[in-house]
Amino acid sequence: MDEQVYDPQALQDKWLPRWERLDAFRMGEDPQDPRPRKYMLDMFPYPSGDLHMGHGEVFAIADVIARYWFQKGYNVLHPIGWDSFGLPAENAAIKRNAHPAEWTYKNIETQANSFRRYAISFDWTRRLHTSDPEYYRWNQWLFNRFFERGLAYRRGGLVNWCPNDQTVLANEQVVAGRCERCGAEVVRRELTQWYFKITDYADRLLDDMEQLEGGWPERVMTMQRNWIGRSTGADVVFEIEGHGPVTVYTTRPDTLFGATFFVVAADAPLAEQIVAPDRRAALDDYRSEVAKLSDIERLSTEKEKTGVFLGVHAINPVNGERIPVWAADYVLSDYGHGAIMAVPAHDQRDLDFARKFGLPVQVVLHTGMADPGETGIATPGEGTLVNSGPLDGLSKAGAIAKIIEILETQGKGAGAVNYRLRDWLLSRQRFWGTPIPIIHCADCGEVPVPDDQLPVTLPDLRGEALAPKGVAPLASATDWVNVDCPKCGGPAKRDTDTMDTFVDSSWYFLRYLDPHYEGGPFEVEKAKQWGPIDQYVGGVEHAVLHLMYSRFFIKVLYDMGMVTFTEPFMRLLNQGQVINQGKAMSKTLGNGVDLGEQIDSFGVDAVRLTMVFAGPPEDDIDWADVSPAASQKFLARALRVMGEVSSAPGADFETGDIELRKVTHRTIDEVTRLIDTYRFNVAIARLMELTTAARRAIDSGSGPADPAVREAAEALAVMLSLIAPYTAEEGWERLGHQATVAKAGWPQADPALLVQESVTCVIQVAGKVRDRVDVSPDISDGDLEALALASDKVQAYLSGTPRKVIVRAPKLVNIVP
RNA sequence: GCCCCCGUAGCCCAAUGGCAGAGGCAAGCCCCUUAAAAGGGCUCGAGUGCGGGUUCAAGUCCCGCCGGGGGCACCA
Repeated sequence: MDEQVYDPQALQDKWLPRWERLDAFRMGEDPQDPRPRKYMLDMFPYPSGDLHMGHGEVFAIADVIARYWFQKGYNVLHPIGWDSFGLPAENAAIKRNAHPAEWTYKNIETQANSFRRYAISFDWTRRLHTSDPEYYRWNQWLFNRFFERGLAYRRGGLVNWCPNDQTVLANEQVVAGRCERCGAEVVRRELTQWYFKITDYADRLLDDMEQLEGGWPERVMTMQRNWIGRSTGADVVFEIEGHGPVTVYTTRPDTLFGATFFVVAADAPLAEQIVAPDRRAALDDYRSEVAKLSDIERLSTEKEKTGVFLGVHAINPVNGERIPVWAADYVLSDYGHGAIMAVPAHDQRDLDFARKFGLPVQVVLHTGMADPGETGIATPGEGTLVNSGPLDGLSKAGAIAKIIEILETQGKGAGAVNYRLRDWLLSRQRFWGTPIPIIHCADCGEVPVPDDQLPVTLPDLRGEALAPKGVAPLASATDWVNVDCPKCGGPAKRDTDTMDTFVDSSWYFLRYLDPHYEGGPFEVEKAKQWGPIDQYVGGVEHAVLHLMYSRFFIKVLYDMGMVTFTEPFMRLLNQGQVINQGKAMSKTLGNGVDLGEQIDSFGVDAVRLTMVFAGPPEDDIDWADVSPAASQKFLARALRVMGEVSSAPGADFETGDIELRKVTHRTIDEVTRLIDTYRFNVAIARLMELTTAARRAIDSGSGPADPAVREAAEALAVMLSLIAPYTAEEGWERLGHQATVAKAGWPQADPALLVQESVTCVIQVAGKVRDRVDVSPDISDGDLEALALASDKVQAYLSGTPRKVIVRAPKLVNIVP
């Protein structure tokens, strides 16, 4: 190899095959292995074509941490796999009249090759693909366990339907009324679907977040808290005349005396049950009107309140007042009890409705604000209860406690908790996913496929057979669908839905421990050793999707006794996006940057370095603001320094130039701290300085034969190996060492070389710098103060005795005249 | 509308309440070279979005604005 020019392609061609032979990143399997374990997990990719710039960033960042752990001597698990079920494969298959597996596995190979070239420190022996029957078999096994525990169930109800993808979606997959995948407007449909009972775990999902404090970004936890949306209040029973008791949920039972009307969700069955005969036509009209609205229109806060009087009245349980019952779409049928008591004085939504339809406003809480009936502004805050019988004079909190007590003794209500979180709708009417292992039998009902008959593999459908026709594609595979009931042996049919692919990703990190294990989804003993994950790295787009589902799965597995921890990911790092010219890369904008092309132009190391050096890992990287060419220059410079060292390996560093040695050890010390705190960009800046210092020593200092230069270059090689493995490996070889630098061991800073024999102390008068003196780092406050006051430059600004002297030895003295 | 984060040289970014600049890009200059490229070196540059406050001392803490980004938004 030509040592004069930096040729990244040649470095890659040289080292990649050697590394493959060394296989340095295998997890240690020996349970007696004394090394402490570390588990690094990158969010596994979906195989849509080749790796893109976003992958380039996230894997580069995670690899710095993983390689750091390897250098520090941990037993590291850093696996890779593919989230390979999903719609794009299916759509591609329809278009090309092919099988989704062809497209999927071809892309996986492409990405795997790119990962190898990108030099990520994976243990390739743990590779898995969720679309392999040996993987999804365990989705089905887990489904059976959930089913046994009553955590998987089937029910009818209004669901979100994506007309473009022709499937239902979970609540989490609907963003502002649109399909999270394709952006199509979601419509509501009445369908019978499978659900996971995640709501049973709402409290634990919320309360266990305590364990993640400090380890997860605050905003992700906020999003999850909002999503779960726990609220406390009371259930209150109103009697509806001519119908019977109806319960409502309220967070403000203290305002019960201010309820002036009652609203049921227009789409709730209750509305048609209670409507007066002469109002039925009006309700039907209103309901069809509401049904026409999209979610986006319905949820708009700009929209005026609508509703219809149902011709019946409800009786307020505490004062016997008759209040009219309305139906409206601002009340949701699937939250609380689908009906509310309306207190317009203290709730803006109710007030808007009251003003629209001329309903009375009754103030029951003095807040010091103007009358809501006059201003149209509800007063939801604190205050003193009025017009409320036994509650009068109480505070809001006092009244809430008191009214709950009253309701409970009268049997008219009780304290209650509600959640925004809904159960996880998991069935999908598409092909390329895990078949739900249920057989429907006319006599036995829903019968799980026995574990020993798993996996239920997908039938061989391709091309046109996969095209959406409003029913699940699996329904057309009649040979597959028609089976004998496992219970009674009679004729029965398989469930034709497949599972949401978020099921696949909810537990994949446990499968990595032994991806071919046949005794269960994972080996319980290994999960005990390796879980939970020490560091998870991935995009923030999964804040309430994958991350919530995984947390739920782990809690269920914990209850099953299969894992010993209740949270899967102890630390979470959300890397930023790679953008270009201030905007997300997109085909329509034509501002896309291709990772492969960047690598071809600048080399793997320069691209990785650029990703990590651009800024803090959470920040977006604007590719227009960074310079992979400059990264390449630095790497070339570093490699030249390493190549110019002329002392022999093993040279005694102690005999080297002390000043350079101090720089080296200070750098080691700082870089260690910076990597520990994930400030990689700053760490790289320190490595650049070390490189410059070594360069100077070679050119105009102690020369290339000085052992201190070797010490600096060797430290540089090891530290640089986290970011630029090819360059570091080549430099390591030129320094006379055997591969691989990745396992050379993290350098140790010698504390003796970190102490300074003098530091510059700043002397301020009234906060302005007036003098500097070189002092010993362990000078006493008293000595330093005396020294400062003795300065002529300082004295020039003083007249008489200073009022105050602040001494911060050894760095600063501030004299207040 | 509510909540959170961020505003430091032309640009990207550093700075446990203690000298505003570590590093990089760009710009300019010098050395090396027959020349260019590559390489080596030097220089330039902001008083920290605006206005108050706390403090001996504020980029850092507090309050109010302005600008940018994100989250939530009929969940009773």
